[in-house]
Amino acid sequence: MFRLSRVTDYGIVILAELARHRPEDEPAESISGTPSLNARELAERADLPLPMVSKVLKTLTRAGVLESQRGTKGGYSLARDPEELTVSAMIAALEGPLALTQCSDGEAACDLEATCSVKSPWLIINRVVQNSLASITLADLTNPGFAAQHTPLAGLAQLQTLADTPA
Amino acid sequence: MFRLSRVTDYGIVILAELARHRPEDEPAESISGTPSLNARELAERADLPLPMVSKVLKTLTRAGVLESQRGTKGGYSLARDPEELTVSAMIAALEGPLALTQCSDGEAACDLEATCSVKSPWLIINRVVQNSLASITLADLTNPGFAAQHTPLAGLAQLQTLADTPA
DNA sequence: TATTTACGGGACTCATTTGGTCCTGTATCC
DNA sequence: GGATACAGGACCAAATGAGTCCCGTAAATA
Repeated sequence: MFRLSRVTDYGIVILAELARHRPEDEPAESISGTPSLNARELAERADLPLPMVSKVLKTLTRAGVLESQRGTKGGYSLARDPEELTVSAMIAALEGPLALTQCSDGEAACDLEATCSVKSPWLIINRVVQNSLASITLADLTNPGFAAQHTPLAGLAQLQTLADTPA
Repeated sequence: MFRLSRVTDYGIVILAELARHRPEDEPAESISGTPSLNARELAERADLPLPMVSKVLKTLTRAGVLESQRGTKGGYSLARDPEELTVSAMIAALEGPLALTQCSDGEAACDLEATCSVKSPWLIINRVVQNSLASITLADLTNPGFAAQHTPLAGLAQLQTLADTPA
């Protein structure tokens, strides 16, 4: 169906690792002071090559998803609570602001725009997908019970919600 | 965000063209006898290069989305009513049975499976997206009124939420 | 039946993207 | 000041994508 780049795939795994490392009962105010893991530790935990992990971590930090600390005791930590980080945001941070099709990314660069009759539908599709992914958070991904809540038909109910949502 | 291949993009345009060409009041029983368009005509209407259109048409035919007729009066026609063809099915026909990530396509080919802790969440995400796209049909894409129910700009705003938020 | 039209199924090329590594610089801690 | 670890690129090989072209076969028509 769709394909996410491998970098994104790694990114999710790494973020899940960071979320798991974060103690459940940690006070919310200590976000900036949360215990961090460095690139090497994360690479080991995720069993991924260090250079690649490092690259992904840099990307996530630049996007504001992670906070970094340099120096001897440096490392990375989540910039906010896992409950507040959506899958949509994670993917956007890792893949950049690409859209489903070229013509739906805001830039009117498509030279077929005049004759293209399916432009706005693509925008709709894009939004539907976007909203689906925005409804799942990092906390959900690391919650073993989450899968049980989702039946194959869950997406439809979600779509109904979307249709009712004013923009 | 995600990216669909260009072939898929073209495919949707072409399918929309075929749906539009189909008379609204055509009796349902005449599916096999619906007026068909050949590759050249479709290329002209969509303003796309003929070889590319031809390639896409072949793919769609092989997938069972289109029916083809050879010979002098040959061409392509929809294999079923636009109301019955979902966006999900169109994309699947054009892109093949790929999934969001390698590990979610059913094949247990991922050698990290043992240590990968986010496998099942990816399956959920995949399913949610899938269901979203399964709820939109080709008929919706060619229905001008459908777009009015959805606002074009919502997706982009959402996409930038994270990036704009200071960490 | 010969000819023309149009689909079927490929192979093939070229440009772009991706996955992955590596190197140099800078901040931090001890 | 030395060790550690992030920041930001450059760089390269492999894979993928977009697009074209060719030859074979089926159908209609004169």
